[in-house]
Amino acid sequence: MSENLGDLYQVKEKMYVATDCIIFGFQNGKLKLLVFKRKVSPLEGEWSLIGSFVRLDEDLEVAGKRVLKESTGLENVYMQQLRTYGKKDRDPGYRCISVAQYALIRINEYDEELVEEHGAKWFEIDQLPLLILDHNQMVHDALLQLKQNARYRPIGFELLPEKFTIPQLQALYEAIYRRELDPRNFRKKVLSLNVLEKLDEKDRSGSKRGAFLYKFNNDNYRDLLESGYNFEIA
Amino acid sequence: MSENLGDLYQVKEKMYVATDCIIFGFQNGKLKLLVFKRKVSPLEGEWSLIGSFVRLDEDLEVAGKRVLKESTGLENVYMQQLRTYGKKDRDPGYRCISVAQYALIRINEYDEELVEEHGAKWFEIDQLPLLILDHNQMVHDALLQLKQNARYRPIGFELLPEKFTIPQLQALYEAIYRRELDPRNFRKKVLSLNVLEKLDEKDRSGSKRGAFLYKFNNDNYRDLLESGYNFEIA
DNA sequence: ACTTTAAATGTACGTTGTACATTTATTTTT
DNA sequence: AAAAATAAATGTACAACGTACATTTAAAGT
Repeated sequence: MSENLGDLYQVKEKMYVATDCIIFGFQNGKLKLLVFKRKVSPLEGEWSLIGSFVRLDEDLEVAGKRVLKESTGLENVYMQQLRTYGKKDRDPGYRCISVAQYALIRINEYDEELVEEHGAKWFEIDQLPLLILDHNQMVHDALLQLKQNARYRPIGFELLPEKFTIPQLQALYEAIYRRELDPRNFRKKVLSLNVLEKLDEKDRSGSKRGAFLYKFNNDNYRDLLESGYNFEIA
Repeated sequence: MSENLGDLYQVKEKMYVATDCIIFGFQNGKLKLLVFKRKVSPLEGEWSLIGSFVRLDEDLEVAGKRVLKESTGLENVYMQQLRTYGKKDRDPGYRCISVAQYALIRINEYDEELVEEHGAKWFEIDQLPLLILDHNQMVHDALLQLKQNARYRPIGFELLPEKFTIPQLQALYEAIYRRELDPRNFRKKVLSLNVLEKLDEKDRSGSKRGAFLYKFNNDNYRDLLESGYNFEIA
């Protein structure tokens, strides 16, 4: 009964529908969030997630991708709906619900100029400022879902560059789970999944010896799923 | 930037916001869904989830509970947001997004008369009729989430009567996971969690010998969580 | 007394998680 | 040229857990 046509006796009122983006990145072993300084009144100068109203002729997901592109310049980014925030008084102005969507981006790929234009800043996840409205709640919920999803789906890889080392991957998981992992067990576990492809290059930024680079092999991942075995890290 | 006040240059258009309820129940070893026959045109007579527009002065969750109460008579029911469906053309009438929420109810508790008034019917999960709009998709997604959630949270218990037998609990999990479980291993596993309280009564509906009734002990469940151990079934 | 039904119980084995210390490759310093 | 410093890479033993599997038991019906 959700469709509106002909529901003559139902209370039928329109409201504003917004979407807000929780943009995660990973850099220097830290999980980060892209936050924006509001340029318009009210709450001008306050920190906020980036968002927009959803247009009448626009799919919800399309609206999320549009917001992301406008603010970071990025397309083809991993994005997923989190949930919808719909307390009647969540926005002190008109009634407005917001569909929160979170994105995982490779920080090195993003358009720095564009981001600066928007008054944006990367904050470490545990040094976030106070955000407007229920945006801190959204981030909190997104972190929880990221934790749950990263365990059984290879979404962590969306946050790393295409080529990455195993210690980098471990640092990412440590940042997501907020606990230390044993390097020997971690390596054994991820390699046992057979979804990493070892390259002949090394990354020397982390140590004198250097660590071998790997890339995620999507075909092998599909094989893993089809074989019935679980992808499960940490 | 989701709030509308003062966003002078943003496109700002209102739309309809509905909520649809995916109502699960469990009876005779089968997982079931409560489906409604539409009483109004268009699509009159078609099967549909039950839903409503969200009112301007109404929280999203409140709208879901209202719909549930109006259609089943039940209050204090487990209910959880699934996700929001927002394709621009999902509803052939006006632009309308729908926040899907799913509920788990004890079939024996619900108000049968009220349900009949609404032209409602319980369908077994794998004998669902064609539903209007994207409602079959919603059910599909809800089933997936139910599977995932039931594994780590004791939401399965919301579908059983307060007192239940271990074979009943096993049948529920078998229905959710759509596979058979070994009775010995299942019993061992659930009892090891220490969240079931054995009663002195038996249920004789299932066999001549009868099976002992248990109830879920919420305090023990909290202890389990705090002790850091995982609730994990099947 | 015998049959029928589903409930209840235990064990052995394989797999996986976990704890833990040393060696290696390379650069930088002396 | 040698030594020091750094993080990467590797293996093993034990505990915990999942899994496969067959028999006995309580009660009702004949």
